[in-house]
Amino acid sequence: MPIQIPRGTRDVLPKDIPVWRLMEETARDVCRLYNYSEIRTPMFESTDLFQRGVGETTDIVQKEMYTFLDRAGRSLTLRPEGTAPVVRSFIENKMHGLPDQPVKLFYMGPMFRYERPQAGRTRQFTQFGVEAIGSDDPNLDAEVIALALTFYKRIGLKRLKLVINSLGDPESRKDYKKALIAHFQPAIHEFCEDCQNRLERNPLRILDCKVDREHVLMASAPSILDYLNEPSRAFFEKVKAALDRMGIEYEVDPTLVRGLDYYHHTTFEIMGADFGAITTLCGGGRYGGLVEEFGGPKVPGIGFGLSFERVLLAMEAEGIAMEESPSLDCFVVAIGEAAEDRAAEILQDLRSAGLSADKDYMGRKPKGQFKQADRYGARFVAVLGDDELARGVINVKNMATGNQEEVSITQLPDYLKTNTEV
RNA sequence: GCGGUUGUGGCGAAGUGGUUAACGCAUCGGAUUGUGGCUCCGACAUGCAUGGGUUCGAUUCCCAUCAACCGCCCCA
Repeated sequence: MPIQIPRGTRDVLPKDIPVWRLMEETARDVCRLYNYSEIRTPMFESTDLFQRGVGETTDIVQKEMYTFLDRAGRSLTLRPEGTAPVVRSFIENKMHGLPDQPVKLFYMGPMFRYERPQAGRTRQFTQFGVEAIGSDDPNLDAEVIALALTFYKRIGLKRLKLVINSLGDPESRKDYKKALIAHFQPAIHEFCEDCQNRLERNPLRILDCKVDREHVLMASAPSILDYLNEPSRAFFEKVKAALDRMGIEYEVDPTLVRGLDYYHHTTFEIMGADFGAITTLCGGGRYGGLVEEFGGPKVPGIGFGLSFERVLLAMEAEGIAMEESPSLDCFVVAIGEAAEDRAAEILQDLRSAGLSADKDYMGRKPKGQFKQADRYGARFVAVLGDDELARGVINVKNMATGNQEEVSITQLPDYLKTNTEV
């Protein structure tokens, strides 16, 4: 059995690189517009960081982490998400002391979760995310959401839906949890097994259940929005007002509960066009005690994470393709051994002059070399045989027009440069 | 972690318990001593995911493993 790529991972092959570059460049560019700076944190961190940061009861920590011991017996984990590492770095580098507040950061890179691969879900995936730490201004929530949407729009996606909700502050959330338990408790045996387990652990998740969607208690369940205390309610109103002012459409979904423990107040999700069971393109929200949890000052943050793999799926679903024209300035066709050697020399000269150039290395016949040149999208083919060699010239063919012209070998770079400029 | 489908050349895709494993695309060569995108001809799997088992004989039947795809859970 030959060695295979690990389960749930993918190679990004040369033909796919252009789209990846597009996504990376678009992300960087949008972040520049919104004044977010790039940060790069390690691919692995102390296991503790995620256990405490993401939350012990979350699925990520309970069953999805790539955890291993290093040679000194330290427990390390391949990062499953970007927020905790960024917060760790924020504290460790004392960014709360920087003059520029809030600290606006973005990151891009691989994340790892041990899951069963599926459409839109792999074990290694690539996230682009943003974290704005140090401010509880609701306009910042709107800015972060706008940034994500701008990214997608620039990529060309049109069928997007923004869903927002508020989980309120810890006090509101606690009250709501109590109310939910009281609501479902009497009839919990009528619900699916999962929901029975969720009752105590995370009753908010019951609202999300697809199995029991039709149960009468679902429709009559209390809404988080009715349990927000005054400050929480006011904050949510301000976020919505900010989105309204920006002309951003959204839907309020009181059942939008995100999977990570650190969220409070604003949570949001951006969904894309249908491309299978998974339609969430981006998830994010505001977090409270996270910085404090790791020994930092009591400052809030807001951010999101989105996956490039899902952008790719959404692009496909919307029929967005990248037209790509790989082109080579010049392909040198050499006929005969002496010409082969000379051709290699000519390539060096062309490349030194800033022209992309290549030749055949497979011993192809002239016809085969032309076919290769055509596949490469060569704009010019320069033919060198014994005859040309003897006279110090080379036959240059314009592949688009079919015109041919004899040029002295020494003048080839100049000739091509003037003719490839357009 | 659970369920369903699948696994034949670089790609797509037929096929059969019995020995030359269709075909299409791509590639290479030839028709056209040194000229691409069209056409015609030819070449190209000691091998049918891997490992076992049944059998006189298996790519074809059975089991296991691995992987892919789809879905559940959950998420990006």
